[in-house]
Amino acid sequence: MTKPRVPKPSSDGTHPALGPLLTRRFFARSVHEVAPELIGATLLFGGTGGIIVEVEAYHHTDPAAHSFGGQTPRNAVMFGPPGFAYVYRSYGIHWCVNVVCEPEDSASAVLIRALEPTHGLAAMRKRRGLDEPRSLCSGPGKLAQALGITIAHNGLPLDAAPFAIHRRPRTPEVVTGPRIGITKAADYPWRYGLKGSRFLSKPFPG
DNA sequence: CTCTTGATCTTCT
DNA sequence: GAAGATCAAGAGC
Repeated sequence: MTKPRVPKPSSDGTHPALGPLLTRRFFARSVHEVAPELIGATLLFGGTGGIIVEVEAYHHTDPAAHSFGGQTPRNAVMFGPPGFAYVYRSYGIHWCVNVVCEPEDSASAVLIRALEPTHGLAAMRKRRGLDEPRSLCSGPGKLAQALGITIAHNGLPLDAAPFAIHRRPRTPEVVTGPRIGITKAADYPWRYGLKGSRFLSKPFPG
């Protein structure tokens, strides 16, 4: 039993070397390939962020996907090319961030659901009004607030500032389960998580 | 610990 | 008018 490695700042305040930037080609594949490969990658936004520990895949043929019923002003970015951010308002209150995948017009995306905070902790604590690292990014609405992502960033490319997603340095153990908070197609096991992580929005069943 | 509820935007009926 | 890819606070056990 090895615990997931937790990068800590070095004495000079820097972090362990990040993998190369993920570019459009990485995202131009099935959400069911991209989603598990995002676990362990590092998402940064303007100097804040952390290791992706939980995501969910939403394919356009999936009744739970925002794009299932066709294009609307809200979901238009999903119908564009891969490698861009789709940000939407959740329950009238929160912002949630997706990465658009697959060929253009496929309208499929991966929802980023939780991060293990590693970068810009002070800024994220201030935005969240909390100190506890476990509560900073353990949910899609929480992480958007912590990183300062809003509808103003909808449609931005993921491989250019302020966004950056770095390839994971190693292949971690990934667990799967049913998605959270949906009623349609609730039995599809399209939630992916970092095994043993303490930074998930909820534990995985089993 | 679990359960319930309010907040309040976008879309669909 | 209702539901939804959510969260935090409060009540109860």
